[in-house]
Amino acid sequence: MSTVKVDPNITFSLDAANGTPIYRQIIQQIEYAILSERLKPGDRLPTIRALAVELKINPNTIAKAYGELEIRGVLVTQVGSGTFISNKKPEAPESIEEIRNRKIQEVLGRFMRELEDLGLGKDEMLELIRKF
Amino acid sequence: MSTVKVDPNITFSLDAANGTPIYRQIIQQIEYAILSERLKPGDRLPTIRALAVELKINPNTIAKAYGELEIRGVLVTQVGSGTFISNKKPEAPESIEEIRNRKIQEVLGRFMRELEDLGLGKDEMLELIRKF
Amino acid sequence: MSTVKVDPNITFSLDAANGTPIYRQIIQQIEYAILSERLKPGDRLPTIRALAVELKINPNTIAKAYGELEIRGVLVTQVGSGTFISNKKPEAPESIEEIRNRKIQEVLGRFMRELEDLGLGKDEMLELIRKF
Amino acid sequence: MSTVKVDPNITFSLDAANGTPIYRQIIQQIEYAILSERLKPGDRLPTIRALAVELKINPNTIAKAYGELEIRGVLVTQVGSGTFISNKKPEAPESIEEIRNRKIQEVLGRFMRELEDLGLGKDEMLELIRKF
DNA sequence: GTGGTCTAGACCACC
DNA sequence: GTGGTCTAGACCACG
Repeated sequence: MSTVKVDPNITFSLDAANGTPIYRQIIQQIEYAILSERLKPGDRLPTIRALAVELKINPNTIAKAYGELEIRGVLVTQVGSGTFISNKKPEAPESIEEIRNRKIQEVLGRFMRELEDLGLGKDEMLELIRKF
Repeated sequence: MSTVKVDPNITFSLDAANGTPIYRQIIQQIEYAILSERLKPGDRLPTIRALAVELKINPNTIAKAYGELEIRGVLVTQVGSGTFISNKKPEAPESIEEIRNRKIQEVLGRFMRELEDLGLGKDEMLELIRKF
Repeated sequence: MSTVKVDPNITFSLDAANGTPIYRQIIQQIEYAILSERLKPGDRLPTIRALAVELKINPNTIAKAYGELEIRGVLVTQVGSGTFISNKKPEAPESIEEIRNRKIQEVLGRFMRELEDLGLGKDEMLELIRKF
Repeated sequence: MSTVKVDPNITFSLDAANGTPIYRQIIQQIEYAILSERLKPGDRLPTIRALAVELKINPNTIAKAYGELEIRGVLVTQVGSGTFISNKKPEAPESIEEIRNRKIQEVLGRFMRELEDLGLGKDEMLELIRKF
């Protein structure tokens, strides 16, 4: 696992041996940074090549992540100057806050199910987080 | 019995009518090549497909051999570039309890990173779990 | 320019020296086949590898086209069995017929502007098409 | 899309979100104006700066378009007085008329293939143009 | 120096 | 066999 602070506004933590494809981890972390408003419309993302060097991965992997977010309308790219957070309105009329809460519930549900599968009760979970 | 020199450093001699499964023969021959230092940490092994063609056997058989050696930490594979001799020190066998604790830490770490990415602090996490 | 009939329902005409990226030409031709109902929800597309051989291009180029259409919800893929036209409802409540008409107007507008730029009047355009 | 009449003899219609680079759109529209004889050898083009202001784009973009046309011998610039349509003979012994006809065939071919892909027959195409 | 396109070829996961 | 992920490295287009 490597954690790299690329920018005041976004830190990438990648884990190649995680099962989740690297490009999906990048997509998720950009999306979460937008949902928590650390990244705002118009903000510039790190360049593909700079990020590839920082994260020690192939530039094409980052291009794939940026590319998917561009198709989804989350990012816009201007060749020659960089990649930016889009200010496009989403088609679904769900607010950032609503999406964020939905994501939090998803993460929480997955977490509790996995720890229950490993035989932990709620008290032990609370204890673990307190000590983390 | 067929003997095939695949590489300057390793020669495979397989005998299908031997009783010993082919994938075991491959494993043994790689291990012995390492013990005798004909293969050293960082050396690249032949690709699964190339070796399958050379040895005239099914690629899955080689994949099984490589896979087992990877589980044991003898080999590491880097998707996209090949399979290499690991430089990892052999580990002491891990107890069930140790494995469980490691899994718990993994789940916990991923959970906390994701919620942090979504802008939550530790107190909010504890509160969420309490209310769950 | 190469034209390849891949399937009873779709024919690809690619022109590498066209300026338009190959993967975009593929995307457009799949979209148009759907809009004109030669391809319907559930239909299976050619496999990436087979199409790559037919069109004499790299499989990754086709994967990129299919991938973008999958992100947009136009295609769905089932690893191990192939890539299919999605039956997902679009978010925008525009019918296939409406989209098709819009595309026709776009193509028509571009065409007439270019031929006007080349100094043709409407009568000459009609004559050209008649003779084509 | 913006359409700007810059001069009695040439009107630019640029569309930034078109895929075609802006400098190519400019080149094409100048070439087509020459092929249709709205611009003739010796005619003066708008200055780079004036055109940049009119079209609200970066002067470098226009410089690139003019520059490429100059390399091809279509334009000549006289420092201090402006940029003009060249009277140089084209190297290929193709007449203006031949080039124009070739371009018309290209545009026509692309148009008809796209509308066929959208499921239109020749009669429908003729009808569409008539009504345009 | 920015991103975009394309090729070639590796292993992986699934049926 | 299917598609998916990743690497490596080519050349191009744009500012």
